[in-house]
Amino acid sequence: MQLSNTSKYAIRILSYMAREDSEYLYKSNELAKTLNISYKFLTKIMTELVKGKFILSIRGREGGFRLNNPASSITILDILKHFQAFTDFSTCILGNGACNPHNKCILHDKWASPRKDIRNMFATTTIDIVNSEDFKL
Amino acid sequence: MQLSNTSKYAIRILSYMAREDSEYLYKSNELAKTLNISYKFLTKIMTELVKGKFILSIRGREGGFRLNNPASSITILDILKHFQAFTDFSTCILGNGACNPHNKCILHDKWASPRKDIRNMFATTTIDIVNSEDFKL
DNA sequence: TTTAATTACTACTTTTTGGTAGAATTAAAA
DNA sequence: TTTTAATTCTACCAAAAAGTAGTAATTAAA
Repeated sequence: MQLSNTSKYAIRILSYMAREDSEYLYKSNELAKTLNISYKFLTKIMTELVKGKFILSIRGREGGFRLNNPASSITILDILKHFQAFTDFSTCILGNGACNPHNKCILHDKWASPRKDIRNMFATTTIDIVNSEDFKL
Repeated sequence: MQLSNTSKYAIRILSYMAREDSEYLYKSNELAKTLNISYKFLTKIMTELVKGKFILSIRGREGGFRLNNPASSITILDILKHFQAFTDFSTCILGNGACNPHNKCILHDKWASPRKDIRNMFATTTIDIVNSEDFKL
């Protein structure tokens, strides 16, 4: 009942990158230090974020990364989906084949409402939330 | 954002065992077949369930397993906790150290309410739910 | 007392996730 | 044109989770 490290890091990285204006180029080195993520693992995730079109990269000296879209348009759900961290709606929480109202696992009905709420929360929270209040990195 | 296979199996096994009256002894063989879980993996989980006092075992010929307590007293949360599938309340969803109102991750406030609802759902759902309606195994 | 049916134990293999190492590539600056 | 600071790629290593194999221990029935 928790997110993978990769998803967690991705959320923290992207929301941190929502702080500066869109011109600023974040370096892997800076990100790794301030977010306290191993440099090597971070660069792996950065590459994945580039492939997922969340960020764009400028290679070479003076290069770096910046968001590819306005922070207010990137939801937590977008990120989780990319890292397959939020299973789609046909798969139920007990994961015993697809659930439907006529053939449901014992938690099917109980899980429906919380699931909807979580999804909704993830879908309406964007990474620029960092600019509205004080958060730890 | 999902449960481990082991937790899922444990929930399915225990709720299946809530069907028959308390005298009946379930054999690993029967459980593995009806629940479609590999026999070897199932017996591993059964051993764990015995250690966790969820079930008791009768060894030897004509042996088997039965619930150790009334099905109506065993909650899904009990099971998840035993398999460490529900992290405790001090750890936040981004898992970046302990969160508190003065030092919180960006999802701290957003996650609070859904988390409470899920926990509540797990805490109030007992494995005898299978006896109130038709569910798949 | 032997046999068959059952759980329990120990150890291994496989798969997934998390993480690391090192070299290749790029492009600005010197 | 060389150096330097950055991303990218390929490959590996480690830890945890999932799953398998074989055998020992137990007990009732034959």
